[in-house]
Amino acid sequence: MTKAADKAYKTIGKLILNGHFKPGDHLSEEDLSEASGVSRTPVRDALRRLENEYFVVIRPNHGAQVAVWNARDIEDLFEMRARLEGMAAARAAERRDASDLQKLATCVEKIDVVINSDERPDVSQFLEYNRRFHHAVFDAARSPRLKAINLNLVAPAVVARTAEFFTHADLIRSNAHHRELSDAIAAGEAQLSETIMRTHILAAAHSYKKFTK
Amino acid sequence: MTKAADKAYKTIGKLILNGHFKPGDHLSEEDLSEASGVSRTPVRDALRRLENEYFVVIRPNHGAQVAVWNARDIEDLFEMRARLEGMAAARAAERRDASDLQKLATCVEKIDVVINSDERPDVSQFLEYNRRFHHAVFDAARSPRLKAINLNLVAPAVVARTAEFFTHADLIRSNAHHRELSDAIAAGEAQLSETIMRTHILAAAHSYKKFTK
DNA sequence: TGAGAGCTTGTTGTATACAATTGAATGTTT
DNA sequence: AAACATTCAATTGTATACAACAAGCTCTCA
Repeated sequence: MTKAADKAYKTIGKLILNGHFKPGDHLSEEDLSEASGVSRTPVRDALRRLENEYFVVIRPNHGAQVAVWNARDIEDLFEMRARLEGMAAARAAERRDASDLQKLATCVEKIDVVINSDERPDVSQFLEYNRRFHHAVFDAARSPRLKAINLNLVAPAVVARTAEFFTHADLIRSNAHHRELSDAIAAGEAQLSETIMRTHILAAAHSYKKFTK
Repeated sequence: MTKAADKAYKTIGKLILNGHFKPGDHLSEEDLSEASGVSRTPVRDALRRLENEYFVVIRPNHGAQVAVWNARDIEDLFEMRARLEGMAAARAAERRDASDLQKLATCVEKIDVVINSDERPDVSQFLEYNRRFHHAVFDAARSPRLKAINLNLVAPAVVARTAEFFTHADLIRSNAHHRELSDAIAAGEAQLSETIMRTHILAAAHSYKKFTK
């Protein structure tokens, strides 16, 4: 996806994330075109991509609207992630090489620095290295399909914001999971790696639920 | 997706399935436009959709090419299906209503008729009722996200053709799984339902591997 | 008054023309 | 001859104009 379509994609994503468009809102192609400064063609491209990431829902001849998430949808989403990322962790333990292990270890270290640097750590930095860690697991799993499908699950707003609700203790626990997982993958322990990843995802789900209800 | 885009989608899908385009082949938008009798705009729409279903791969500024599947990709695909459809079966056991159970039972009966009608049963009919059965499980699971993601996994050619390699014994066993699963879902047994579904998918994977190597 | 046909308006879907990009072929320079 | 720059053709990406469609409104007629 190139310039214009990418621009539209980012603009629309921001407008949804910052609350300008709320769940259920109708998204007019012309409005989005004006807002992002490109024509309707790349806007339509961006909307299709957002549909795949479950940000929006498209009905033929009725356009797009911001996806509505209920508690059950979110719970299912975390469970799907737990299963697929668990599988990725198991595969990673079987297929990883030295360079993969290096990347995992680096992310763990970086997150440690971010967490310990301050009482209120920089969440955006945590999110960035957290993202890299999970990407590294998928890369080590050597399964393009698995990776592609999971990136779509991780993208949605609700999940992307999870870490903002993390307490300091949650952040520390989260990186403890990362370290455990990194070690298990290095040791080639597929089953263990899968279980740790499952714990990691479901713990995040727990934090999320605690905060939103 | 409406008229023209749908036409392009079906045309391209057929050209890939019947072998006119082989894995790795480049798909020119103009050629596809001519072949399907619509303009490039809906062709591009169709290609994006096919990308989500892992039929084709799109590189920015380089267009689309037919996806290449190696043995590992296919194995991973079956494992992903086993996990997600297993989850769907568990959810279905918890959330189904009488109408869901009715649909499941009907599919099982219909497949029985197809299998027992002849020594060489009509595979297309088997596939159709098999498809309906699996859809019914997803409907009973009440999770739009889970359903959407799995339909994309089931769509790819490699999987769609699995049943063509089934022996008569495989077909009988397959529907025995369906009946077991239908009963387990009716009984509200989530764990059991999940395990049966997992067995069902991995048995299909086994038949596929046996035939292709 | 109420139901329904037909217009009106706004939106999405499609076609086509044009711009931008890529990769290879060609030519130039050392 | 090899390496690099440049041009050129082919293809994709974007803009825009037009067609098709859906929903709401008005007007007509029972």
